[in-house]
Amino acid sequence: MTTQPQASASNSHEGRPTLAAVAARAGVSPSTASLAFSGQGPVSDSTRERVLAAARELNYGGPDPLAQSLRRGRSGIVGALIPARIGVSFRDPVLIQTLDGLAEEISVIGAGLLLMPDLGDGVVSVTTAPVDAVVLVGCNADAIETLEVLRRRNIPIVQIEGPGDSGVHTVSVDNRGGSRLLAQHLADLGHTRVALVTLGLDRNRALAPLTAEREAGATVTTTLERIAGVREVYPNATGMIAAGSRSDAGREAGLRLLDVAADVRPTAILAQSDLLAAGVIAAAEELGLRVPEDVSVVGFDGIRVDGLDRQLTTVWQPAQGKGAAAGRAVVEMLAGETPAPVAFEVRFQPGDTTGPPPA
Amino acid sequence: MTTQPQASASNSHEGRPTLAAVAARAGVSPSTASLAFSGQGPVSDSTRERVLAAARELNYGGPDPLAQSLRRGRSGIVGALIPARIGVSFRDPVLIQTLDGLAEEISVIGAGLLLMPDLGDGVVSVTTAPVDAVVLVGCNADAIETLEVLRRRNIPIVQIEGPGDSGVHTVSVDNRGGSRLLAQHLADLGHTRVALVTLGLDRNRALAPLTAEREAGATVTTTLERIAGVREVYPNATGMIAAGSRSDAGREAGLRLLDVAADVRPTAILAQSDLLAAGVIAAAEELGLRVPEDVSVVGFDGIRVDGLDRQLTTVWQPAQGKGAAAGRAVVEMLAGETPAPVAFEVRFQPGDTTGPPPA
DNA sequence: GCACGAGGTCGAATCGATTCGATCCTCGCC
DNA sequence: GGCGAGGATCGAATCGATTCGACCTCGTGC
Repeated sequence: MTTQPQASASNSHEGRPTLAAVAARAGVSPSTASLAFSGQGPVSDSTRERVLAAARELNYGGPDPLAQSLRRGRSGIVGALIPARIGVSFRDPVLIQTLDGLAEEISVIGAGLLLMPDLGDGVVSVTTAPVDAVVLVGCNADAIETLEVLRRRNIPIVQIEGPGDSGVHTVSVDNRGGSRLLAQHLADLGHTRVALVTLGLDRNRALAPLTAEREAGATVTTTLERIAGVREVYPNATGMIAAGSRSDAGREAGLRLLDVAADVRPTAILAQSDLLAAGVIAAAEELGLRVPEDVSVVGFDGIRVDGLDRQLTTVWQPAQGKGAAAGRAVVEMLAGETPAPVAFEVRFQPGDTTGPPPA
Repeated sequence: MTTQPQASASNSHEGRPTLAAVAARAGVSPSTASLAFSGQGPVSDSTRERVLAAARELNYGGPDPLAQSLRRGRSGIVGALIPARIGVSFRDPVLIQTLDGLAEEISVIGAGLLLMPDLGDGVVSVTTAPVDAVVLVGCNADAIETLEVLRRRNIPIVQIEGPGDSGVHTVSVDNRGGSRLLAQHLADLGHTRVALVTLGLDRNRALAPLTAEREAGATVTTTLERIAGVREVYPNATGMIAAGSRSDAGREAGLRLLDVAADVRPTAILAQSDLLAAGVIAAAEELGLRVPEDVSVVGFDGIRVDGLDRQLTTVWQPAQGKGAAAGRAVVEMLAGETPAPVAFEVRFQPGDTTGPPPA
């Protein structure tokens, strides 16, 4: 018959006083106590005072959020489905800015952001997490299927950058148009031999040549749209799939594309992100090639690349704006409204990393 | 008397079937239906089948997480208090790795991570968020006071890097020892004129000289500890407070320290993070100074700095390990145990950015 | 002096599940 | 044929708050 101290702690809410206990001590009904705390109904000052005093005496920390959630039917939490584990996903500055905008916007209804990494194995957390809505941030198309549970639960879903035909409210940017602008810019300069350095096509993250076969199995629409934009100008353009979104990955891909004989070397490289472009520039310099005299490089995103002292030719996209738009959509949907789909434009941003092809 | 369609949607759980409804349709009691879903009790196959069929017919999406949370007294959510808004906090790779380790470790009990940016104005969300525990990730000391509510609620709190005397379970690294190692390394090389580039001392983020006055008002213990480690070797060391944690900030600070006459210029700079160090190196190169021939530079963290092709002399700290340790502590505390405090060692990592002072 | 109104308080239902103890039924064994 | 054991099912309490309608009381106006 030993006492079991850990039993008392196993439920963290062990000896915690309830609102009812506070009410009893203050000599009022639970309903009145609730009113006194929330400030919703008419409560005399003296009563409120008595209730608050009782709460203090009992060391009551305020109404239990769990109980409130159940009653209200809202948890005040929005889930953010991100494409990979935190350490990987958050290497992408665009993703971070998007989440920043999202968090900002849902904070107006007091909601917080729950990170849900989409690890391939049938998203367990989605099924059991108390979320009021879910936002897919840069997620693969296959993620949407796993969200059927949420659909059944009638939980609002918003996707940022994804297939437009999924029946899910979508916030998008003109990836295709932006890429076309960049490709056209290079075409106008006279480039004919261009190569791509793309972001991932699917969950598989490895440096690999961009083949028709791999494209066919792609699930990341952003990557595909940006490829399509380039192909409007350079129908046969191909290149390398980078192993990630960091500049290291861009550097590796750049080395593979540029470390060849001058007569087959591309005169311009279209990297699908600014970080990748920075890596490509590093690779070029490493090989003794000057940018843009020997090779032109363009990016995508319009972020300030930390440590890059060049002015990258790129297109700017409203990363934070995308997140904010998704956040507003969530808020509207939770209010019972039906938000209009949002499609952002991009802006061509000339820099000093492009020029005419070498003679 | 117009119908109000939006009223039906205002509560997202509007027409959603309950477990009781499913049970009724299957012709069993709610308790049996619950058992059938959770798989806890002995239920005959035929009954389970009938319940699941009924659920399918009613389009029932499974038990409501909110109700489950209330009953269980657990939400399955751990709050991560981060020092600033997402877009700012997540520029720090150490923070990201720490969160990564934390998320990984709490996922073993199926918990998710709720981001709670600590915006100065009395953390509202902390009070009302349904969290089972809270982890302070690189937060200011003043944040702890705002957590009194959680203390009253008996909610486990773990801090990563913070004042050790706060009565909160702490996961720490040997910031002081690591800095001392670096300083000693420089002293051994013969340096006498060294300067610091520190991380922020408080919420205020601006480039400024490190003065005794500013140090006195500091709230970020990590910064103070690293300063203290250096002072064990160089008692009068001073320098600049960087305006952030990106290499840009390090570059600015570096320019201010190095763009002076050679006879007063420091021969070595101790940056408090690898990112800052990369910026300092960039500043040196910009000024035509060679590293390490003209000036030595050390960092802190041991991360792979994206785009830096040098081998930085630094100390490595287990960023992910810190998060993981905090995660394990949370798990233990939720199980009613009392975890032992964790203090990590750091590891000196020699590189090619340090050498003897110029003659 | 009486009736009406408004402010303050209370009771009880409700949110949607989980779980303990009790009940019932069936099968097996003596 | 009767009795005990064990597996399946059910009832009802519980988690902790919110909220609607009812009720009471006091003040005011006619």
